[in-house]
Amino acid sequence: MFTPLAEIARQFGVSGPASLEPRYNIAPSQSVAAIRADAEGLRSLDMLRWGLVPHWAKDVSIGNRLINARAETIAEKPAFRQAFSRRRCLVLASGFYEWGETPAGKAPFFVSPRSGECLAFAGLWEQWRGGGDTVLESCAIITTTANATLTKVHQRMPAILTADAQACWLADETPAAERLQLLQAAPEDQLEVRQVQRTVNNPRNEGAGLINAVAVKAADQTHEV
DNA sequence: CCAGACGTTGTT
DNA sequence: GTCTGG
DNA sequence: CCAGACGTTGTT
DNA sequence: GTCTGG
Repeated sequence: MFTPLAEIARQFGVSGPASLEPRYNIAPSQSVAAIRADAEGLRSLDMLRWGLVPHWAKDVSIGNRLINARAETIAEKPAFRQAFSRRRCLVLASGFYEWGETPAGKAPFFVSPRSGECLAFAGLWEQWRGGGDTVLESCAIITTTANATLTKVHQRMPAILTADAQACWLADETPAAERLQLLQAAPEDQLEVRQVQRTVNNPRNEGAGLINAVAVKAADQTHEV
């Protein structure tokens, strides 16, 4: 069994939870690995619920809808703009699934970096206080226009950040206009796309054995964006 | 003023 | 058909 | 996104 | 909490 933490620690310069289970089929409302930076710029790795629950929410159900945020409107949308200015994060995944048309009908594809490194999606996070001492931390993944490699399959894709862009995205002092500039599609040659079994994306299927076409070696991956 | 949304994707 | 949950 | 439910009364 | 629509 894989222990991706050492690799993540090396790639992103963080320490984190004692263990990180490999995941193959993460759905909204489930935990994803994310990196945040404090006021001094010190990074930490935490598990956040995928699906943003704003601080004013009456219950968590709104998070089922706020799973993605469009880069084009993130600075204005009431549900996202505060997080955009103050609570940015990186959502980590070894790849992501996307559904596209094939001659045989709709099928899922697995998108991952050729380098085999972990991807960092641009994300936003929020803290929500429920009844009593309940504190829920959640996140949304930012989407942007698909690059040439992916557009055959899907019109949109998560905003993937290079190492330089990651630091810039997390830094408090980066101006808003510059932050928006970072949310571009990944360069063409860095991602590979492979068709995989339809068992992917059924929330009931999580085990690696169910997805023979996908050999995941790093941490978490999201399904769909 | 109060009520209700606060979001994206994809499809027609 | 449409909404909710994962 | 896809999968799966789509409902109430009453009881624990 | 804050904005939009009625």
